[in-house]
Amino acid sequence: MQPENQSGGQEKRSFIEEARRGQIVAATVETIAEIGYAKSSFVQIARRAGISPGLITYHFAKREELMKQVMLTVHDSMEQALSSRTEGSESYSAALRGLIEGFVHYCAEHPAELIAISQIADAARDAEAARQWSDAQNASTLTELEDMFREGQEAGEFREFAPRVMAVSVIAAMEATPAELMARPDTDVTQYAKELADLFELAVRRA
Amino acid sequence: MQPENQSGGQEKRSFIEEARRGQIVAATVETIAEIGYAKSSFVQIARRAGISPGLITYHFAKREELMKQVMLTVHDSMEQALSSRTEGSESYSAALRGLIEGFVHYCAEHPAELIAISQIADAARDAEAARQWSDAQNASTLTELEDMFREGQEAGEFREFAPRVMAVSVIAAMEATPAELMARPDTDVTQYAKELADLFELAVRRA
Amino acid sequence: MQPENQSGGQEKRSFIEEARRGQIVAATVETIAEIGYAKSSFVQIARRAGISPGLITYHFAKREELMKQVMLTVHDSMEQALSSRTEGSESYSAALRGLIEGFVHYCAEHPAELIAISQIADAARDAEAARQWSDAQNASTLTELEDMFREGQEAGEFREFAPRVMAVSVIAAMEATPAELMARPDTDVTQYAKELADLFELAVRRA
Amino acid sequence: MQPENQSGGQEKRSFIEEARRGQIVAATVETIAEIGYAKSSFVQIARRAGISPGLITYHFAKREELMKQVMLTVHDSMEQALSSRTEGSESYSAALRGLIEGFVHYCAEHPAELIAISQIADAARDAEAARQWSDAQNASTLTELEDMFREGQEAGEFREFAPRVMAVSVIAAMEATPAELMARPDTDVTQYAKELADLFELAVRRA
DNA sequence: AATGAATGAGAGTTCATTCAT
DNA sequence: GATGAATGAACTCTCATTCAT
Repeated sequence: MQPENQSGGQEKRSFIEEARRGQIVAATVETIAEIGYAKSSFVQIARRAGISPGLITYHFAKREELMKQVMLTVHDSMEQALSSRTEGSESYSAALRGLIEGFVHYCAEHPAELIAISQIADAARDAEAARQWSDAQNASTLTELEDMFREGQEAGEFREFAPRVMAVSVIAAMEATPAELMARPDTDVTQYAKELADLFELAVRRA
Repeated sequence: MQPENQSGGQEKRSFIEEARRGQIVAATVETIAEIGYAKSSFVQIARRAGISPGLITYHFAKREELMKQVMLTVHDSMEQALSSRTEGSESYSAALRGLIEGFVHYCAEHPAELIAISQIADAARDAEAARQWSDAQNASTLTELEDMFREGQEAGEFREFAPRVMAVSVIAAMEATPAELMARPDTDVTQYAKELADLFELAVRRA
Repeated sequence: MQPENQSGGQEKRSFIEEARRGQIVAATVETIAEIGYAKSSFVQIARRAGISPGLITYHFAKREELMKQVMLTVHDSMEQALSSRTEGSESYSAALRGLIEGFVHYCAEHPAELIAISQIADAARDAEAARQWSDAQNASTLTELEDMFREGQEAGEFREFAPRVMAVSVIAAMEATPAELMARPDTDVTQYAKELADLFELAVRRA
Repeated sequence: MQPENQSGGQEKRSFIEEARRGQIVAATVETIAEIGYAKSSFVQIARRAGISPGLITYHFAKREELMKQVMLTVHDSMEQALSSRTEGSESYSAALRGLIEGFVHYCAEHPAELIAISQIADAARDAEAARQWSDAQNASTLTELEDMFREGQEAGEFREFAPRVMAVSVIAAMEATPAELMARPDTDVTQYAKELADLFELAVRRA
């Protein structure tokens, strides 16, 4: 009897089970960051977690389930880190800057996580279930940002522009950060964050 | 006597062989765009090309060879399309706009190609040989753009900013276009292109 | 967590795994002896072992690994059988006779093993890794025999002859035995052994 | 319409066809000697012959046919070379010495041929048709040698020994020569030939 | 709750052989 | 006679998943 999510909702999980799932997710992040998604077989992940491959399937009915959980976990962690930066901003501009700078710093602090979700997202373009979730996640982030831009325009703080295009571009630019930091490890992160925030501040502000 | 696989470089290929190679490359683009890189096995690609899987290996010694050829072909086609837009620009601003708008229009006209090379590039993170080529390609594009920004600054046309950060962001924003156009097929492409160009024009111009 | 495939050497193997490996090695010997090396695909070997082909790769990371293990196993078994015949010989002549007769009797008792390693050794002429091992094995046997001849000469027991030529010929004549016994199953093995030993005794003895 | 051997006998072959067959056989010998039997695909052989792979099948209905022809050709050439050495011998001893020394010198002069037929013979242990032929060839050589020994015994020139064992051993020792000469290219061939002949002279002569 | 041996489907690749030209 | 593009069967190897323990 597998303790898996069944259609209709999620039943409670025991403490030990939650712990195992967390351990497996962590090992997955580590493994993908180290050897890449394509080589990250269950055998490899299990080795890093110090467990047997069968146990992964025991806790995650399908490979997709595991990958989805990785993305969920990282996204949660990131959102938590970002909320402190964006909450209580005095202006839309300040919120945007908080978001961008927060994201960049999060990238610098959690490179493995970012690499992992980026590779999973790339690979998930085929796995239907994972893709749907990933797309939905993306869509909601996009929409939130779009709304923020619209509000900023209505508040007269931002110039007139297509909020959607801006949102897509901001997210794209942010998501390019991990790869850039990896390619150039000597990058001054704070400076990078400031430059990126400056860029979009100039792009949105009312002239 | 396999047509691929010879040391020393590329000797002449017969007309019929060139045609087959082209057909296979086209089928590969089509297949990846439709079902994703991970599912695009030789069987799938061959089916779409109406040939036997063995024929792909006959014309491309290794899978990597095929994928590299796909990237090369698409890059060539894109560069050709873009050069007409950027050449002869009166200002750095105009060149940037030309590049961005050209790219967006190319995306709209060749969505499958863009999706394919993006997925191949993502997947190539493991395959050493392919990765090196992909990285080099990317690096050269980045550097060119960076240089353009630096020149624009020296010419007094652009404000002071980190050329590298700007280059990374411009490319990221452009590369986000195909997915966006696919997700929202009703998008007004010309408008999208103009908005994106506006965005970066404001971001780089001397206030 | 595949049992093969770990860097650093050979860690402990479970009992069940050792058993399976032994079973697979035995099936390989049987298969090669029966249908020949070239036709001995994993499918054939697995059928004889009553397992699935995938299980072979599970226990032996590469085909070469399996073949190397077969050679190692047979060589060990043979050396054990021969050592009892050659140890404690009173003279070099007696040692030579012990070696030759021991080998011939071993051939008669383990025809399949001999055929198998001979075919593997022949086929390994291409596979670099296997070849090196096989060559080294061969070279050491040759050298040992050569040394024995030299010592026998220095002791005044053997006539003057080129030890190397003699060693090569003895080994060649011995290795021809399995095929001969297979071709003529009615051969009187003891007689064959004695004749072969006589042959080389006359060839080496001081007139 | 393939000009192939059909059951019932061999019809005449045109001059050009014979030439092609000879060229293909030569290229096969060359290829096997250079890259080994296992890697000697038709593509490789055809490349060396400067023809297309299809042409090989055109002249030799099956791969086996080609290999059989290679063995036949080399055996013929060898027999011709040896007959001059053995014919007209004054004694059985002299004939034996002539055979052995002739063989060794032939090995030194035609290394590629010897390597090729040795590898083909090894590999042919499975291919039924080739095996049968190879075995038959071997058997006839063996029997001839055996008969020679028996006659020598009847003539009172040789001691009493099992002619079959001696024949097997002589052939085995001779066939070990090419590998030894390849492994040690500096070997003095004439000396090697003399040593080998001495060895068997002592083994057969009446004490 | 956990193991790890075992399976089976599918991957890329090789190659003798066929056949339209 | 000759080509070389094309096929199809066979190969080794990978791996998520299953299941007896």
